[in-house]
Amino acid sequence: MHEVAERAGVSAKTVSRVMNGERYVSSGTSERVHAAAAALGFRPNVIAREFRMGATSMTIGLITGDVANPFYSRIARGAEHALRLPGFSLLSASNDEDAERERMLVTRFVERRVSGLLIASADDDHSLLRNEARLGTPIVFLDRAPTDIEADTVVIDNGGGIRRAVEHLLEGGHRRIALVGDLSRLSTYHERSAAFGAEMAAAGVGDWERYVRADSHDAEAAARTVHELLGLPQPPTALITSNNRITTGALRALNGVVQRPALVGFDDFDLADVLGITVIAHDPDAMGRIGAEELLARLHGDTSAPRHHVLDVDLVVRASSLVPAPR
Amino acid sequence: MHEVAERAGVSAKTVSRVMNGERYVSSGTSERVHAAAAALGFRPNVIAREFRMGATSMTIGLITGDVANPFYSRIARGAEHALRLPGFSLLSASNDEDAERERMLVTRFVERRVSGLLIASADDDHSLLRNEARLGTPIVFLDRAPTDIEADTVVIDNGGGIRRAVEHLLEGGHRRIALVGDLSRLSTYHERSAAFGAEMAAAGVGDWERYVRADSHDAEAAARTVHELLGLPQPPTALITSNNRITTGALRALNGVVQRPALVGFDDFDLADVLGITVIAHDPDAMGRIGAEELLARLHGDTSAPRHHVLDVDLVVRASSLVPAPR
DNA sequence: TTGAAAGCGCTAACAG
DNA sequence: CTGTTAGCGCTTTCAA
Repeated sequence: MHEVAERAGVSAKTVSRVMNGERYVSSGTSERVHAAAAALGFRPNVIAREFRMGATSMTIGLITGDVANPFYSRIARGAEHALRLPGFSLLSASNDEDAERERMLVTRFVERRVSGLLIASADDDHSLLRNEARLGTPIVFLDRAPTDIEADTVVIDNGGGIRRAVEHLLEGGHRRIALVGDLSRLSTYHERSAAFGAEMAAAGVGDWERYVRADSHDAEAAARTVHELLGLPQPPTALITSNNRITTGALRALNGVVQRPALVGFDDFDLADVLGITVIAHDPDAMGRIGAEELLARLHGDTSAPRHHVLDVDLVVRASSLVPAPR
Repeated sequence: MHEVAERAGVSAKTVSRVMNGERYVSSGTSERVHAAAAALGFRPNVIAREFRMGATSMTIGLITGDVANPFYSRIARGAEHALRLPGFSLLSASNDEDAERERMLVTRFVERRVSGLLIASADDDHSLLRNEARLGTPIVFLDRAPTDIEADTVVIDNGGGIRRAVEHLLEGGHRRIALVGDLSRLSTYHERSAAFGAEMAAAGVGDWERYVRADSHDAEAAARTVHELLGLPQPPTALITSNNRITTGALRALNGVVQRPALVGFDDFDLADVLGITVIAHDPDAMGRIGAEELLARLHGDTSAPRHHVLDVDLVVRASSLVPAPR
């Protein structure tokens, strides 16, 4: 900047004014500065600027389970789009569903002075985040609502989705319905299995718990679980898979099976229409977008009580769930 | 930091030493500083540190077409994993295949002093990037090799993939083979259509060009293109779709069609096995990883000539391409 | 093993 | 409309 100032014959402050498009700069000066900057290949140093300006950088940290999981990558896209116009850049990282790693990432982002944090947390101890929130970093929890901290959240209507799916399968005459769940320590699992149990019990199915499985962390594990279920003396006649990877695993396990159980999957996915899979659909882009908007509101000084957004789900009925219950 | 120094009764420099784990600090001093830092909730200010240290930040910029496209999100994952241990954070953004937007993102990242840039460029004028490279920012081009700049590249063996697919289909007796291509201004399209034409001509198919289509930028457009091809008086008996979104669109278009053409898709995808789709498979994670490693090598001072990595492809034959050619 | 002083590039505050 | 001064939090250099 100093070199630019010298070449244009002005002060550093004037260069600063020109680069930031401030008013009260004569057009002649502005032109000379721009010419000098171009000639010298000058790039304003954002690090210096943010350092001088104070606490935060124009970045938002996004922490999810795995950037390559379509659920999370669509969240990232939604957030990116919402942050585009306001000029924020997105620092994104995967916690691999590991609490330790997540804390490392949170620390790293906070030390980097992100303006805010979007997080699909894999940790159930949020004392670190509580502290950062208290120190002023706005935090929005995505997908999983924490129980140990009052904060903004954006989650899916898990209960509603599962209820819709169970009702649909019950109407089809199914009673032996299995739930292939994700990690049992997550709030999403609790909400879903609770709704599942309530709905089944209300329908008079007492022994629903024997078809509930948890902790299929990836497609392979889910495939094994589905195999195990189908091998039962009284196998389930219907399956509810609780996320896109589990649905993928189930579809692999069911490939070639003659007596296929009915299937409803949580999360819509790219070729569900072609495969004819009934899904509990929702909008992950909206989760990222709303989370980002919430963050922006907080950055604009909104200090009202935490808001809890619940995204609607939609049961998209296709062939896979229209398999009639045997007998 | 000053407050920590005061509370611990030491100088700012000593706090700095402790926070960075430098040697020559007595254990007593170290403990007092740590205690003071913890009590005050002190977070080292990475912005100030990077500002003082000089030119760059511990971040790498990743620019792709769309974070939510599985091809790109797997690149992101590969890059993230490679950058994990060295301690870099990933700033990621989508250019939406728009050159203008891409330049804006490049400028933003450079001004933020990223240590390096990974880019799947949608621009064919790289004068901006050439300039940044000259000024010292290492840049690695992913997926698309630029023609107007000498730089490190990591691309897929596009020609080899297409050749393998065409050979396979020719062996199945197909002569009327269509290529449903992506954006015609991209190098990937040129490499693929060139290989396609060469292979077809070598097999004595003279009029191969009448089944070549380009610029299906999304699944919907691809579906329309496939419909158009199937409506031809002499429709193709086989299709090669040139990326995952195009394959998705083709599968939608083919859904319910009785006389289905053989199909080979570029890019493997999640349920290709269940759907029985033959694909030209490759490893997008490796692209991100190798690109990141290349960047790290440059940051470690490697100034040797640009390297051009070409990732192997693998033709995974499934049912979709085993449709015999009619007649 | 520790401290003092200086300065990275930028902008706020004030002066002209 | 433009310039001067000072200082953000940190680390480098030098001295103790």
